[in-house]
Amino acid sequence: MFDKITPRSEDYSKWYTQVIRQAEMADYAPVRGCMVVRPYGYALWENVKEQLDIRFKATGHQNAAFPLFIPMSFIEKEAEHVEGFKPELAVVTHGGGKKLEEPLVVRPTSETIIGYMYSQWIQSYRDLPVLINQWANVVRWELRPRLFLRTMEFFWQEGHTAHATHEEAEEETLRILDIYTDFAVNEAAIPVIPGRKSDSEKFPGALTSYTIEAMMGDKRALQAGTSHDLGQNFAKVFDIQYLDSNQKQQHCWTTSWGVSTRMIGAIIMTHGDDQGLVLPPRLAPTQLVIVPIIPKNNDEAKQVVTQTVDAICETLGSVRYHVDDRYEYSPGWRFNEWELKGVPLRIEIGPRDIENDQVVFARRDIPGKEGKSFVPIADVAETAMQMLDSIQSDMLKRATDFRDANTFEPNDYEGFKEIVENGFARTWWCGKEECEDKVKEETQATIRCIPMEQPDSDGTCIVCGAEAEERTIFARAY
RNA sequence: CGGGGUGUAGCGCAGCCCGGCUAGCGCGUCUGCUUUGGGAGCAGAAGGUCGGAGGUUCGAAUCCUCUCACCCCGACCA
Repeated sequence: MFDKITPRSEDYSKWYTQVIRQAEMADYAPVRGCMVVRPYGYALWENVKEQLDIRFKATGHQNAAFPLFIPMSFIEKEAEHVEGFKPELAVVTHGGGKKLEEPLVVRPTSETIIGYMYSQWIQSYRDLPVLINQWANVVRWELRPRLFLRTMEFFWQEGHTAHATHEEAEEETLRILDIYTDFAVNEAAIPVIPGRKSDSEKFPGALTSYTIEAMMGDKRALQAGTSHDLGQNFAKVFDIQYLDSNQKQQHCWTTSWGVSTRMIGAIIMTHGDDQGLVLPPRLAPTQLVIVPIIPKNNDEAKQVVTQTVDAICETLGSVRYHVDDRYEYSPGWRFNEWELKGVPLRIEIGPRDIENDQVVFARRDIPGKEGKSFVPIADVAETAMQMLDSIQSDMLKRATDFRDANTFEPNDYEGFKEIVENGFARTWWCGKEECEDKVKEETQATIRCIPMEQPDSDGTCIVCGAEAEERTIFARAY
């Protein structure tokens, strides 16, 4: 079970899978392409959910639940939407032993069925905006699944809103992009680049798609969340209309946005090292693990250790801690186990420490002796809280430095090709799809996003040399 | 769907090319004793329709035919 983990440099995707399975985050299900999220992985997901949910509620959104099944005809209403999703639909053709009149699609996303309901609910400008989110599972028949990053069934939240004007819908789309960015940076310690998708990469049926893009430990890009301005596309095909204050019928402007369990994959690949997971303290299911070390056949020493541990626990307040008193496992074994699981902070406490009225702190983000320090027993709680804070901010800094150190601005197309082999290329693009296609064909890299933050100057397209107004991020992506 | 690969104990594998006694090994599990400051040691034990079906043969994990499943690489994708 505790085989050595393959180093990242040797085989990154092997490392990724091994870490997930050995840390008991998830396991393969007996159905191809599906995974089982195990309690430890789910606990992390619950913390992700909680932090996002707080932000949604704070901006006026409410949760609701829509059906898992969607009539096939709904999916077919919006032309681009069908084209985008048709190849990956799971379709129910039989129910109760009989062939269905109309096949039901297991939702791949819920714009259509929610749009249909909105058309029933919305009559007047006074009904707007409608701001609803759902936490749900969806199914997409993926050809090449990968734990957390791309599974046939995955868990996510999907927000769906309807507004009176395009301006309001755009505002909403960007507000959510800000929420996603704030969550990724401040909770997950993942430095993301918020930006706009190119037309070829946008959501099927959207006017404009926005994204947060992150760099993983192998320097490939991962789309960690998306927010779409759907314009009136879905409102028109589902008749989502309202009467405005001038007594004129108007189509609504809708948005949709989502973050999925892929975020877990992003956390793993942003922070993990060759010992296993490294979880950001703010999201870690267990923030602090205490490993008591006791000599055998010495009840007195054992009692002193356990009493001291108990006393320390009383002072820990809101810290999410766990005492690992599985004495049948050696201390070294337990250290390794918690490192594999990415617990941010570990306290080791044995008779030798108690003699000196101290404990050993070990930071997960700084492996080996470097990350160890002695702390007086009286200061444990305060030090633990400070250290969790600094681990959180150091993790963000380390990930930001890594990304910046692997982001380059090419001088010419040859240089560009080299860069996207192994990092992000930040460069100018004229906006023509043929340049985008050429890059994809020759390098497998795609436009990850056109960052919201743009320099004042203009430039020339890295591919064709034409004048370009927007600087974009190109990279190979998951 | 194209290319490659794997199914043998809970997990990871060897054995197959070249058929032959009771199908092995490592990890894990169970029991006992000794151990506990970086993945403990010794001794003992349990655990198998060799993915499935059919065939060849005195004899099949091994050869043949069919079949199922999964994994990896590509096209699609949050």
